Amino acid sequence: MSDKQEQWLEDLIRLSAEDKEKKTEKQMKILEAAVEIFSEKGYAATSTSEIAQKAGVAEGTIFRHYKTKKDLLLSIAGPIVSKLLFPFVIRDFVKMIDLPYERADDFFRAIAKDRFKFARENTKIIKIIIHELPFQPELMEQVKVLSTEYVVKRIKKIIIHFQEEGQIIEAPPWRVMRTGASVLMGMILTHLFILPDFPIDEDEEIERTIDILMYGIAGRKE
Amino acid sequence: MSDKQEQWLEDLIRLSAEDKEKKTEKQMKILEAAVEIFSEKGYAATSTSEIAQKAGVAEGTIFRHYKTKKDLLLSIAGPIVSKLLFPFVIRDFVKMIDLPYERADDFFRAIAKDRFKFARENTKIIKIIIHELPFQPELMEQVKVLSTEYVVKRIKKIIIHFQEEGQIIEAPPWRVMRTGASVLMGMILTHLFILPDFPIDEDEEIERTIDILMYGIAGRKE
Amino acid sequence: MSDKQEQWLEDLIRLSAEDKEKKTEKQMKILEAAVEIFSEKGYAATSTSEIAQKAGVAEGTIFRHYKTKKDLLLSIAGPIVSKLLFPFVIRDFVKMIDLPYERADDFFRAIAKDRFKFARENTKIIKIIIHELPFQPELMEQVKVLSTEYVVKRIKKIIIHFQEEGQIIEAPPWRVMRTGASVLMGMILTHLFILPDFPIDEDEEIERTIDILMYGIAGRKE
Amino acid sequence: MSDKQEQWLEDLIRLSAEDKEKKTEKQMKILEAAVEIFSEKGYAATSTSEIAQKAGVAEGTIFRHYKTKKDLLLSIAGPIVSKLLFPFVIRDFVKMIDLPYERADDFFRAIAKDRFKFARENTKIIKIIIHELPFQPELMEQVKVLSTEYVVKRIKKIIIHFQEEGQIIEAPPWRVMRTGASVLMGMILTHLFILPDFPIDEDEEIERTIDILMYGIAGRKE
DNA sequence: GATGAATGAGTATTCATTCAT
DNA sequence: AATGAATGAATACTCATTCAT
Repeated sequence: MSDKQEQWLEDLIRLSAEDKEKKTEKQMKILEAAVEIFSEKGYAATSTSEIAQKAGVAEGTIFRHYKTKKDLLLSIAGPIVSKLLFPFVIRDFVKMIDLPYERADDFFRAIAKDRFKFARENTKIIKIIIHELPFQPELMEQVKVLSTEYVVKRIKKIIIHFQEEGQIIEAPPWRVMRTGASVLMGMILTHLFILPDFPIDEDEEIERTIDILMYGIAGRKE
Repeated sequence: MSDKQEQWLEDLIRLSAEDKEKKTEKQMKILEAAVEIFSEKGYAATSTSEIAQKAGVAEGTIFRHYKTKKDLLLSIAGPIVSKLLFPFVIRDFVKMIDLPYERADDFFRAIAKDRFKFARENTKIIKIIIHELPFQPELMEQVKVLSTEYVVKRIKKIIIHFQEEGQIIEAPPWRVMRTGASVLMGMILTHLFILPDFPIDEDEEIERTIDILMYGIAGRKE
Repeated sequence: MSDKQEQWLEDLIRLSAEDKEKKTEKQMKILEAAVEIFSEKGYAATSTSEIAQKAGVAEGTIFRHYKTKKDLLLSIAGPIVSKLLFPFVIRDFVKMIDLPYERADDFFRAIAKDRFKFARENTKIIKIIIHELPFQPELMEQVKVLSTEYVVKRIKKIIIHFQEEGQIIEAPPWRVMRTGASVLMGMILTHLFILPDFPIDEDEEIERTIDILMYGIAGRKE
Repeated sequence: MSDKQEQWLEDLIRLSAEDKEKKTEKQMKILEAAVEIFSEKGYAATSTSEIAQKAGVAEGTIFRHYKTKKDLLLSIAGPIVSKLLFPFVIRDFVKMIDLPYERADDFFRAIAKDRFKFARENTKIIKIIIHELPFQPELMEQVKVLSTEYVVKRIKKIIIHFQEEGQIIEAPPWRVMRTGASVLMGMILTHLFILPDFPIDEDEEIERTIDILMYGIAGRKE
């Protein structure tokens, strides 16, 4: 790991720690109200006065804590974007990289479980991020940098590792990665956002989905 | 096919035909400008005066053709939503249902090609739809009705058909469908929206992706 | 009667004759629609497009016949203002002046009957006039000129005539006139506009009201 | 007086007291400007930007204090409508009811003086009310309720009282009331709105008009 | 004469943001 | 830190009027 990347990681860990501290009660109420309304109506269609009302504070109070409305959005979406892109909780991440799973399906299973849990705990903010990403260059940049410099590179290494071991087919790693991401995200988004009332056994669902990811819908020819 | 469904289909065909006629030059310019700006900044963040300016018409002219700003949005998104949910062009759809492909991968390949083409020709409007869907109940309803009453039912039948033939594993059809949709949509969205500059051979890409969908990233054990 | 006043009279007679002729079917429909909506919502709150819609004509058609919206108002209110201020129908007016009634109460009774009838036949337009008068200088001017130059002068003469005969008390004629007008207008406006559903025998009501006008609410001391 | 009516009265007294307090300087300026322009051009023909300009505030400031333009109108007209319908200032009203005047003309004289004074002090707002009444259902309702439930009932009692004493003729009380109201309002409106420049001695004018009301234009037959 | 598409100035109202208290 | 009155630019939408067909 280079020094620069190391710094990146340190910053993120610190940021995510700060995240929970140093917030007055009013500030918390503002954030909660904003998350609620942003996710319901979209950022642009939400007015600051509406947030103030729901948070039970004066209109001016919002701007004491966040210079602009966009500032408020970024201070909600920013930290989650960072956390979203780390498979496994940050502090445990290094371990995962250094001690890769022996079998490829274990790796994908671990990611699936962790990210499903994370998404379930942050549905509203994730909805906000999905919808605002293309219109907020700062967020977009953050996602691009984190993804390419960090996530993609590492996962690519892991995929290549499993390809060398013969556990994964010889295809361009990015196609394997894209397909894996599609299948897992498709599962998570479907059950959290599109059909939240469709009843599933989450562990069972992950198991079966990983199965299909590994061996396809045509199944193993034995 | 019941009479009621027949009517549905007829209406859609007529609607999609009208779509291109009966539009004055100014109206076309308004639509083009609206698509452009909506897709760039989002619906709520776009002002009607901006659309008027880009279209080269007076602001009042917009409201002569579309009663409200939302009306303008729906008259852009509505028709595309309808077309989006039909695998294959409407007029050919019946044929496809009545003469199913002999092999499952042919079926998925055909859908992938057709929808990739359609998405490539309507990138901007599709972007608009993705972002406005959760905030526009009318659109949402349209999608729900078309999906469940029409698309899902038919594809489920086809999947069951292939399962009976032993071409697809014995899993709940919805999971097969969800995974298929995830893989194909993941491919299309990635190459059109997320990495539009990443160079690929589209046909080759479809071929390889269908392969993974059928046999998984672990590959066929022969 | 001076030449100038004579001309005035002639003009008015001609105007009121034209009133009913030379109007196409569409023009009539426009006028009817305008009267209807002006009286319901007020002139300023009525839009020309609303009138066009109710009249069943194109928006442009209104402006072919009436240069501006105000023109339309004046061509409705103007003629009625003229007729409103003539006790008795114009053509019979001269007779009434030349052959005054023998008794004062006959004079007031005749006016009351005639104006009640006129008001009953033109309620909507009268409502329009009442409400627009202070905001339309042209109308106001018309009323002022007609009233002072024509109506007031003549009625004053008649009142003085009855005072000389001892039928009316020795008070300034304008106070007699004002009180007479108040009592009669109060009766007419009350039963046509304020309490239109209050049932009365119109002739009986006029009779009793003239009685009070002549002898007061304390009544005749015999 | 029933408890319910008592409450009514209390509310009105409180309302009319609040009326003058709790208003910032800007709010007062807005109200003054609105009264001025509404009375000059009519409610519908007045723009909020015009009011803001005349009041020397930003347009947004109007809407901080009054949710809509109609709100502004009602908060001007509402309180005056209430006060308008009370003969004599509210606090003295009870006295008047409990200690009726010995002579009928004293009663009408007292009302005439009090209402003339009130009208002279509120000419502009009264003009606004007269013109907006038929187009503002809320105001209309207020007038109807106050008039019928309160004013009319009480005055009717007083008239019947004087009829029993033989001071007023045996006619339906409503006709006596209507005529009295017509004569007094005719006097007030004429001298305040129609001929404001016509010079009169107000007390003398009231005296002579009450005379005519009591004994008619034919005068007392002694 | 009649139409209705087009206009652009104007409308009431909302908004993010500031600032004196 | 917190308030909320004040702002003025911006917003979606309306309107009376024009003009080519």
